[in-house]
Amino acid sequence: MKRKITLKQIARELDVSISTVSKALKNSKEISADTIQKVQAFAKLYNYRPNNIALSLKNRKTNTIGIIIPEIVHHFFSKVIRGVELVANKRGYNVIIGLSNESFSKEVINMEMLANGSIDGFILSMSKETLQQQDYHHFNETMSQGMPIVMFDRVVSDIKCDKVIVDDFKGAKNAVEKLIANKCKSIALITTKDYVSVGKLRTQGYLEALHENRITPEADLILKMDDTLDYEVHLETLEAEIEQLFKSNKKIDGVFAVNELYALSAMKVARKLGLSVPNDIQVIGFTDGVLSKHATPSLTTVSQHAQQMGEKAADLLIDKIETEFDTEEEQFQTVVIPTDLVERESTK
Amino acid sequence: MKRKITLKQIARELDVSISTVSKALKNSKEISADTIQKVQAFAKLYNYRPNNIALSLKNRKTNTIGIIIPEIVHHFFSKVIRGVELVANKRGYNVIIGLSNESFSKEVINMEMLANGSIDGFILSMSKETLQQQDYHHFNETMSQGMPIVMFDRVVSDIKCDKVIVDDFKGAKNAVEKLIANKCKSIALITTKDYVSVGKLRTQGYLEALHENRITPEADLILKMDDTLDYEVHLETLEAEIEQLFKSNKKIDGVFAVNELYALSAMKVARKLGLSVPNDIQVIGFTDGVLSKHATPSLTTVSQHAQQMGEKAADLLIDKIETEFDTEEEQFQTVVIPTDLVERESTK
DNA sequence: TTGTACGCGTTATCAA
DNA sequence: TTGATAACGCGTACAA
Repeated sequence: MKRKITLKQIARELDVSISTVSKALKNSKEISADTIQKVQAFAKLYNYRPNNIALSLKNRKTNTIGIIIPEIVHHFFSKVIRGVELVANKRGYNVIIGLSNESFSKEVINMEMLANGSIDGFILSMSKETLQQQDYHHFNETMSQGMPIVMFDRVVSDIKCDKVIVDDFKGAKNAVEKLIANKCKSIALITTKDYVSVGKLRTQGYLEALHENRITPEADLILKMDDTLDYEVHLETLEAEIEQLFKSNKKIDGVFAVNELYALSAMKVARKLGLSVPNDIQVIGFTDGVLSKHATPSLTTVSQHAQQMGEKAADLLIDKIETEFDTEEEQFQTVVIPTDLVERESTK
Repeated sequence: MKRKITLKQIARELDVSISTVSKALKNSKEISADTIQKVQAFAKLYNYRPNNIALSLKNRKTNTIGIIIPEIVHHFFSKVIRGVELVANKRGYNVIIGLSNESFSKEVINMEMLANGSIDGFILSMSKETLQQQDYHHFNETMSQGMPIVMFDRVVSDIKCDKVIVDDFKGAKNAVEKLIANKCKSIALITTKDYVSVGKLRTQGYLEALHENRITPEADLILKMDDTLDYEVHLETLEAEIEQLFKSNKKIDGVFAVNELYALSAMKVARKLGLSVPNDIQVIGFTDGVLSKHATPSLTTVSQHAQQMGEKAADLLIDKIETEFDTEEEQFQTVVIPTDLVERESTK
């Protein structure tokens, strides 16, 4: 086992100074062709590579970005990561991940851990708990220390930073308009409680679409799930509630769900009740993941372009990291990624 | 914007030396209670935290582990990551990810990038290309530099390191035995080409189960897909081939597929041909992901316990990192995670 | 053309 | 009880 070789060792072996080695490796014209040749040959032989940590310390720059997400076993978030990683690598950065597991305290701990020199900036999506508690001190503290943050998907306007979001409102509105255009007269909404910003916006999009088409929204047709529960429990409750919804509103002929799972559950319950999708009920979900694509019938969804969000977030962050800090007032931008309606078999 | 505060700044402010500050913060009994109190108050006020990079340089230890996987938008791999992250965080480590995107060269580049001081060890699953080319020099070089590696899932015996795998052979055998016990007489296999070790082992498990039950394997019933193709193309080809398989072998009453997608496609084609699952054909897949759970009918699968694999891999790696290096011969272990057959609606 | 000295932030050792 | 110094590995301004 040969330890990684350092400049110092090369210098000692070749009986020159460390700085000579350093310069020779950079083809500095201060150094004689002879020495350069000798040093480079030796370095190549021993496969010399500069130590990243030493460089980071010296340059006060790690070339690493941190990404904090609530959950990784989730098609949307893993696609975002892929996008981040793609751009980051292309631009010479590594990506370090932290999972908050939807917990406020884990989010804080993870951020503090990484903020102490490990990374140059954050890309993050807030945990549900943070959204509920509305405690954003850790974000503000991090930024006040000069560490840039780019938020995506789950954002709040209280925090001043770059953001990448999808147009949840418009995406939802388009989806519901599609159902209306497809002759749905009684459209149910399956959504989350309002503290998750995206759920709220999608709900508003639903309402707006109804409003513009002069359809009076009915409280009976709106199902707001509490998604802080344990997954399994949630799923069971969900199906029971949807069944209840369908049974007590037999006229329902369209469903808009704010995520994939809710949409799938709606289709499952419909099937159980002997209703055909899309003939009796048409269904549209949000978030274009694997489930939608491979469901039976395959699910029409609002695609969020998760990878593109990740790419954009990474570009924004790295731009900010690499931009010279003019003391002038900082400008933050919010990039809105357009959604697409991916039509499949669950709508006509 | 206040930059992160350092020992040096605290020392200057309080008019003491850097080392006094350092010791005071550690409650060293060399320092007077008075000074300790003063320093700690000041440090707390300015929220002092030691710089990780400086510590890494000093200790020649980063407390970070690197994970290299072929793809992150994949339920299995993201679950492994979750497991790794869970254990790593618990034991005081960060996780940095690298995606090979199934490419040999990206795998090499990513590893070199991280091996230069950024991390203390690797957890990785090989890219398909690496498996095909059988070029493992980057793994061996990394290890010869004293950087430990733990491989999971896609491994080869040529490389001497710790490994975490599932018993692909036995998992497959159990699955096929289940089909046989369920009275299937003609069981098809949908698998990948042999260079991916897991595909090969699962195929062997299938053959062994047949053998032990005195069923003669038929080449006609075995479909080997080339999974190096583009995803969309692959999917189309896959379904076409399965359809062909079913049409030319009407007696098929059971299918074992080496992954979720193949199994799902089999069910889809069966439905298209008017065959009922599980009444006409029973289907079992490998890899227990979201698709299996939410498919219609839900899919019986061999569960790999991906998260557990990640946890185990992380424990193995950190153990190795933290163990004092007795010069004695190194011992490597291969941990086999048992599989479970998760029975759902696609079998009787 | 080469070498010395310094600094990045920290800790450990030894001197005062 | 406190402080100076060296070291981790690197790059660079400056001196030789």
